[in-house]
Amino acid sequence: MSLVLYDTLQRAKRPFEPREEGKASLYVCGPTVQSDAHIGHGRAAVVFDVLRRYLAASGYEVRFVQNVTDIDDKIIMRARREKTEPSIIATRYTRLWNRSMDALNVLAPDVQPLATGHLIEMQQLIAALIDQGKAYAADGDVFFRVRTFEGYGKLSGRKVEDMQQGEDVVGSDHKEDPLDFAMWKAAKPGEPSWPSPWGEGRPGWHIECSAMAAKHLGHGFDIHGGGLDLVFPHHENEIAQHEAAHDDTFARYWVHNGMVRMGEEKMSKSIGNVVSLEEAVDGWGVGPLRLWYLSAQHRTPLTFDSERLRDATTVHHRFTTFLRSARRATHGVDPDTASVGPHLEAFRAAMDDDLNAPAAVAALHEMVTAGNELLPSAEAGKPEASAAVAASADALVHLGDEVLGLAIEASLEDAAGLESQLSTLVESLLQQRQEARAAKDFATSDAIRDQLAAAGVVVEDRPDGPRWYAAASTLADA
RNA sequence: GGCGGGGUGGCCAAGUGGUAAGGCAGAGGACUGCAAAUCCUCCAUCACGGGUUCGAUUCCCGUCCCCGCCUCCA
Repeated sequence: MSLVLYDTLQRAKRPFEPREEGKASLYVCGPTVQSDAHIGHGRAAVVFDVLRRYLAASGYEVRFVQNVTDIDDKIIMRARREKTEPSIIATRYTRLWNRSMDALNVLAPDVQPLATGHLIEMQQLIAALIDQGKAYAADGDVFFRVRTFEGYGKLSGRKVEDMQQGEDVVGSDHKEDPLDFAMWKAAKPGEPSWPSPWGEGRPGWHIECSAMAAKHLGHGFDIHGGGLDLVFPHHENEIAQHEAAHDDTFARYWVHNGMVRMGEEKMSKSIGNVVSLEEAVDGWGVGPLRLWYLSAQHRTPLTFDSERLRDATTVHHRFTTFLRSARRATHGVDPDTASVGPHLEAFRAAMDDDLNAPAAVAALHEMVTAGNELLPSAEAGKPEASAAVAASADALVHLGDEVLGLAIEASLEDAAGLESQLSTLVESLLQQRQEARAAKDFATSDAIRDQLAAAGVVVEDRPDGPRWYAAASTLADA
């Protein structure tokens, strides 16, 4: 069994067969750095981060490229509003983006190309298209001649004949055909511009991805990703530009993630119904947030709902709690890997099936339930149970953290730092509490437990004595 | 209008031509001084109407409803 991906281009699930044995190349459309990221961006980031991690875990050598669109109308507009330079805006939000990705536990791309760093590549591609008669310059703009590209519409499933209304007002007077789109835009006064054979100007949006993907991953790279809302026109145009110029395949698989919705409508900057990513990470924590993202298959819409985020928090807590207990109970125990085989298999089968994350998480749940069942025996020192529990803990970290990026172990480690600081104090309070309990002075013992709880320390009475740990909420405040 | 994706228990969400994973919530039970954590049990006939079939939630047709794209958008 191996990975099958739903390919938007062919409208079907297809076995993943990379261009080059053992290697996987991915290009995912990155942000236009004009404002801070919202949780819709976060979803896309997590979806492709998980794809990337899963490919790596499956043995592929992964090369992951994600661009940054650092020149664009909206950046210019924003700069104007703030009376500053577009590049200042772009730099600010690029940093913010990277910080958010980091906080989201999204692995950094191997290459993060900037549009403004690839003017030459873009101009070469445009020039090639003009040479072939597939593009034309008009008054400093350059347009792609859509009707010259036979495959136009193949990704989004549209027919050129059905697309008459696609005219955008700006620049349409120079177009031969309303369907044509701009690859190069003539400079307007006060806008950033670069020299080109067609005059001072700046690149259109679609051209950067065609040029940068081909440059950093080569022709016919494996997977092109992005949000479903980019299928048309952005990705359609990327394909047109590359394939018209080179007459070969641009990307082998097209993977798109579904939108995050706010109530019954899409979350989007233009609608203004956004929840910022930074806020979400701060408020819910990475693990729960990613668990929420992964609670729906990546192509279906996902509705923002704080109740569902709370569910995800509960789930994350369950995983964390199990890992904590399992680790305590199985220090130095040799894991019995075979015992978790069926769970690993279920997880893999789910992920192989077009990254079925909800089913994969379900496999984790089943593994944790089985582990919890064995926990008492493991705590009693039974070798078989211990080995199985140790294996479950390892698998949870491998699948949950390394593949899904749930930061289960990390939350334990964060807690450990705080716990070591609090240790002396808590231990002494617990000793008092034990004395009170021994004397059946439960009022005192409960008061101590409540105090500790108020300070973020959770106490559990076990047959072998009390245990305590720092609660996740304490960490968020710390 | 065109193209695409959906409607599964209180909520979220997988899935399959042969009577429906997992989670959250809820109920009951075990454990506990009480909790916490954990475990066990219970909790759906899959929008509606036809059709195909021995048998459909799963295939086909129709109806209703929702969403996305068709303009910037992850």
